Amino acid sequence: MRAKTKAIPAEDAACRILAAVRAIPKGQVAGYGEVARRAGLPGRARLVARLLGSNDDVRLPWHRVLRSDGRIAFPEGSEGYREQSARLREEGVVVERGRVRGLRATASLDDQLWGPMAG
DNA sequence: TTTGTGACCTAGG
DNA sequence: CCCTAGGCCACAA
Repeated sequence: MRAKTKAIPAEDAACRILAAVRAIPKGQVAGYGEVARRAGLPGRARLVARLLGSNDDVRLPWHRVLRSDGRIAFPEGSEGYREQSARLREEGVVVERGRVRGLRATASLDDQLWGPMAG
């Protein structure tokens, strides 16, 4: 067996991830890694990102998925960035400086010092 | 085959 | 806030 042990077939993984994304309630958000965990695929945030990128389902609420620190994953000013911000605001989510508040509480001492004011 | 890339993450400094 | 290090992995060169 030269192949590595792939616990979960790609097809199932994709299915679970999409389900996890669809399960995010309107007006709420989740990080890529968090979605992966909910899908039973811890550590596979990149797969989530890749799936959203290649997704073609218009009903999929991809805009509710952010980076773990609450920031939008697209480069600032890009089309995806604006699109996602707009969609989130339409659901009542507060997006400011490309980031959603309240996703991750400041953890490290360093982060507390460099909090919202210092930026 | 190896290397580089990317809508990423966590733990640290 | 800025960085580095290591993990993750499908995909294209």
